[in-house]
Amino acid sequence: MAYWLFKSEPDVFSFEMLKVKGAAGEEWTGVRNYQARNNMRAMKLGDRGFFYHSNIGKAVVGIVEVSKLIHPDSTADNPAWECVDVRAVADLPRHITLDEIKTVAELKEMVLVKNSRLSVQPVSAAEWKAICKLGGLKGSA
DNA sequence: GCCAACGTTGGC
DNA sequence: GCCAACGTTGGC
Repeated sequence: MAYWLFKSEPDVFSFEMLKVKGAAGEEWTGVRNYQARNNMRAMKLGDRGFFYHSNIGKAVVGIVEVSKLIHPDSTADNPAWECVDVRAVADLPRHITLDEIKTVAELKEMVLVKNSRLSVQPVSAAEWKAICKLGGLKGSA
């Protein structure tokens, strides 16, 4: 299983809003960047991801799961733009802020730190485990 | 609100 | 195909 990180401004679309959608999940619309889209193309059903709040909070706040494979983004007029669906799986009992991530040796190479502008990013298994542990989740959610 | 980093666009 | 100009993102 692969791990990912989805970034969103919480005043536009927050983890709380995704939780309201329940098991059905929601389209991850609005990605207009090829690298981010290609990451979504590589996703498999059941892959896990972190939900990161940018700008406000600047923290990993929850765990999501890919609930639908890549398909056309219903909000795009250009068919080149595609997205997956995700659903909320769990809250992080303790939110892990960008500030904290920067202080942890094994997280300093995260794409989140190296290329903060990429909105859908890969996360390594080691990074996944480290953040789950710091966030107070048993195992890897 | 500023600015650095990055991606995209368009002229050549 | 290069590169300057521009727009956007996101941390600070």
